[in-house]
Amino acid sequence: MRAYRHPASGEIELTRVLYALSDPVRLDVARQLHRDGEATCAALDRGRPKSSMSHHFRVLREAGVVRTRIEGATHVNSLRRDDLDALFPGLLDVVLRERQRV
Amino acid sequence: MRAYRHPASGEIELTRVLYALSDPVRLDVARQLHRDGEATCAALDRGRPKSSMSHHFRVLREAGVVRTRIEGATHVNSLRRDDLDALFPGLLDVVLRERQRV
DNA sequence: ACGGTTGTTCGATAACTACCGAACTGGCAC
DNA sequence: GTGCCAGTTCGGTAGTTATCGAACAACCGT
Repeated sequence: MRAYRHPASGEIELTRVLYALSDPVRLDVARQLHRDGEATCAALDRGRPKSSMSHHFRVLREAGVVRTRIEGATHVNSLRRDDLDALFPGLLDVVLRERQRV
Repeated sequence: MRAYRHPASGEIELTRVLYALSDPVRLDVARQLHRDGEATCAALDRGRPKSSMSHHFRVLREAGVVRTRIEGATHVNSLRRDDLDALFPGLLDVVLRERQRV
């Protein structure tokens, strides 16, 4: 598979980011990426079907929350920390805090 | 009309807040409330139909973003700044900043 | 080339959401 | 009470989204 299209930093829209993070599954993915740095799709599925997770990763990716790098047969995801912190300083800090009700 | 049911501070869920703010119309409402302190529904409609605005206010209210106080025939809305700042410190600060793309 | 693994795409369904006109409710002033 | 005003609720429609199985594509090791 060829590399994904990711939105450039200047194309990232706040409402899309908020929407992407407003789903418990996707918020959980973001938090795990925050904890673990990066992870493959399979490492984050929590038993959910692959097709469902693929959908959620697409939403996160197209919103600009996550970057997916292809490494052989696996897709390695990471948070776009730098871009998001620059655009929306403090947003990830509060959203990714564990221990708070989702 | 009788007073609305608002979620208690402890019932406010992050994902619902994010969802409520992920709509450009509702985000705009929140920003105007931030600027103006409080406002009636009619003052925030920007020409949209009343029934549409009523829907958006309901989403904001049930997510815990807005509190609606009934004052005679008008409904006065205000941001739940204190509750949201306590629960999700920094969230409103970044989301309500004008000048950034929605 | 084959088999196993990783993840995407397709297709279908169910649930939800936005939108708006029309009818309605409650408050206020006269 | 009559009329007006502020908002809500209802009903319907159109568009979106979540979900998941099944089929598919790409990569890797043997």
